[in-house]
Formats: sequence, C-alpha cells, structure tokens
Amino acid sequence: MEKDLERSLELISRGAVEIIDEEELSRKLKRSIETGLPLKVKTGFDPTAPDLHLGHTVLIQKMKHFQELGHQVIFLIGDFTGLIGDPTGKSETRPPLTPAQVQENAATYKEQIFKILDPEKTQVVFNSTWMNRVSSMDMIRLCAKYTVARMLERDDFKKRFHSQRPIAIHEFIYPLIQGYDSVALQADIELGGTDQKFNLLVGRHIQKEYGQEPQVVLTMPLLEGLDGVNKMSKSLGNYVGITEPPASMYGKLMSISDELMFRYYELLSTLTLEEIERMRDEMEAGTLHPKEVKSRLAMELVERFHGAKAAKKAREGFEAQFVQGKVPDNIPEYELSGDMDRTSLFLPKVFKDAGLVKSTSEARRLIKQGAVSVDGSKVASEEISIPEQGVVCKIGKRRYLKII
RNA sequence: GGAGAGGUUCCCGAGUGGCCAAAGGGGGCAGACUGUAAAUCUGCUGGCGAAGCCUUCGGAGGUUCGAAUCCUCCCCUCUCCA
Repeated sequence: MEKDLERSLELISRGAVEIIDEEELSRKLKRSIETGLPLKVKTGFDPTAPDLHLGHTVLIQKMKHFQELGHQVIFLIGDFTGLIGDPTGKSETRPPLTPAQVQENAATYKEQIFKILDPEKTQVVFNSTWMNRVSSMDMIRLCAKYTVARMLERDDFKKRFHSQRPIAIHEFIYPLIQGYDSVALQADIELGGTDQKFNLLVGRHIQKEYGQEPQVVLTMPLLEGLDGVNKMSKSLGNYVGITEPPASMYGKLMSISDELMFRYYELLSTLTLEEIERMRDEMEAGTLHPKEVKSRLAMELVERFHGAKAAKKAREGFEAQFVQGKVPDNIPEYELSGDMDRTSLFLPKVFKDAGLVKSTSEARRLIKQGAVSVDGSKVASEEISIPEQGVVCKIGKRRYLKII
C-alpha cells in the first residue's frame, strides 16, 4: 500500500512543474487506494481548435499516467467557455458554435486523443451541459465569489491593465466558469499548462465556496514550438500536428535545435530520464552524433501516431531527399494547358497557379535570389522552355513542382 | 457626462504637406555555411508579364496641383475626473 502510493506519486510528478498541494494529493491518493474509488482527473480543452499538436500531448500524456494508475480521466471540451475565449488579449468574444460543429469538433478530438488515451477509460464531457442550465441569478452568485482585485492578480490581466490595453468584463467570467466546471464535475485533480495556473487555482477557491474539497492543481510545462522560443501554437505556425503526415512530422522534428531536442525528449518521450541523460553524455563525448539522437526522437514520435512502419519510411524519405538530394516521391504536378507557350513559359505565373507562392512578385524575387532550380540547375530567367517529358522545379529547400 | 492621449504594413514602432510602398527592430522567406540542425553572414519582404501602373497608414467625406500628415463627422482603445 505504501509502495502503491509512492509509485503513484512518482509517476504523477514526472515532468510536472508544480503540484498544489502535494500533501492533499497524497491524502487523496491514499483514500482512493483504501476505498477503491478512482480520483476524478479533469483537463479542459478549447472546442474551437480540435487540431491537436505535440504541445497538447504533454498534457494528454499526463492524463494517460493517471489512467494507468486506474483513475478516471475527464476530457472536458469547453464549448460554453469557448464562446468567451480564454483571455489572452488577442481573442474577442467568439461567435457561438452550432451544436453540430461542437459534435464534429468533439469527434475530431476523440479520434486524436485516443491515439494516446484508452477510450474505454476516458470520459468526454462538454461544459455547456451544465452551463446552459445555470440561471442569471446563479451566474451573479458565482461572480460574487471572487473579487476584481484578485482577478487582476492574473498575470495576463495585470500586464494588460498596466500597459493600458483593454480588458472586457466577460473575460473575468472565464476563470470563474472554469472553476465552476470543477464544482459540477467534483474534480479531485485538474491538469493544465503553467499558463493555466491562475484559472486552476480559481477552481480550488470556487470549490471551497460551494462546500467541496478543493481540487489538487497540477501544472505541466508549456512545450516550446519549433522556433525554440515561443510556446507551440497553431497560430504561430511553430507546431507539429499529431495528424500530420509522417514525412512532415519527421522533417519538422529534425529541424529543431539540439538544445530544444532534449527539451522535447524530456516532455514528450517515454524514455526514462536516465536514458535521456545517458544519450546526452554520449553525444557530448562524441560517440553519438547529434543528428542520430534527433532522429531517434523523431522516430519515436512518428511511431506513436503512425506506427513503426511509417516512421521507418519517413526516415528513409528524409535521408533520400535532404542528404542525398533526391526528389521526393509525392510532389505536386502542374499540367500545362494546350494554349500555353512551352518554349517560353513564364514561371512566376505557374508557381502562383500551383499555389507554391502567394504572388508572382514573390516568385520573381525567389528567382532573382537564386532559389529556383529546374531539373537540378539554377535558373536565372523568369521564362524557360519546357521539353515534352516535363521538368521538376524546386523552390528553396522543400517546395517542389513537376511541370508536365 | 467632462478633460486628455492614441489607432501606421504580419507584429512592435518612426514618420506632422511632395524626397513615402512609408525609417528601425522583430518575424518570415531565400542564399552561403551545415547535420533540411542551431548560431552567424548576406539579400528580399503590398500587388501587377513590372524603366511603368494599381492598392495601402481606424472609417466616410473635404481642402490642395499633391494627404499617413491639414479640416469635418463617425467608430474603436486607454488615462484622469464624476
């Protein structure tokens, strides 16, 4: 029994930034072991972005840990709170999603999270289920349980307030509802990124106000995006989506810096921390090439979402394309229409039509900069002649087009 | 309700009648170097078959040969007072 508790605590804490409060967690775990009742572990997700990326998987992986320990994980889709949008200063009140859209997004979510979580042991809920039944009076009562001063303690609000940027009143409601969700679900534990700390703590407060035992808050680090600076997010374009094709997933992971690679190992890999440390030592001793270390990481992740075969293929394709300089297999094709002049073809227009560049101006610039090659040799002219069998054009390092 | 500050290109931010497709930085893209690394250096970064033309400085009008810049009205944000 002592051993079970220790094992649980160890797995739960792996990678976690903060657990509030650890003693409470022990108590809850102990009680669960004694009574045989699983703990309710809640994690909330935004309903508008069902495109999960590796950053999200840090959290989902943690959910899996709880699942492995026999607890009940609750995947909460914030379709009601989604109408507000978590306050970041950028977002504004969003147009409501239709029930059909919510269902569709939920289906996409499930498809993605069940690559990691066990569907049998995962409860998927929507907060609109209870929030739609909350009356205006209830809402006011909820609002009465927190103060403006405490709300302004939230880092994001504080910053905006001091730099004289707008904060709309409804943004204050978001953390309150998130807290109320914990009341409705009687959550024992809530997981979130470190950026969620404030909201998660509001949950504790609100639960106490409603006479419940406060949830334990567990925060996980935010995964840096491919740039290594900003957090991984779709809007910044520095993400690896978990539904991305193997080749693209592998390629993106290979482009990260060596430093970032170990961060990814720590947060995404299932290797133990000792194994990771050993690789780092070998790399520093010069017995293991950094590229190989990175490739192993990329392989592990591609394998998780696409299987071992796809991972192997991704690696081979990558080696062929970038190390040996071969043209990849599946490149887009552009078929010239009969009335186009094959002897002096205006390339910028073709590239634009094919969607490889945004404008002919961009294509012209690229040609001028020597970024464009046709059948392996650089072109200096905007007009080229296309032989019967067609040509393969390359723009930059990774954009290809076959003109036939 | 009163007084004041502000809204510029993907972002930050300079520009107060022509030299403005608009400084500088960030980001992005490309080239060199490499391990498609990172870092660094260099170039490009509104559109158009392009020595020219077209669209863009919160919105709509106006003044002027000429407006991001001046005037009028409107919208939005912030600060102080109530």
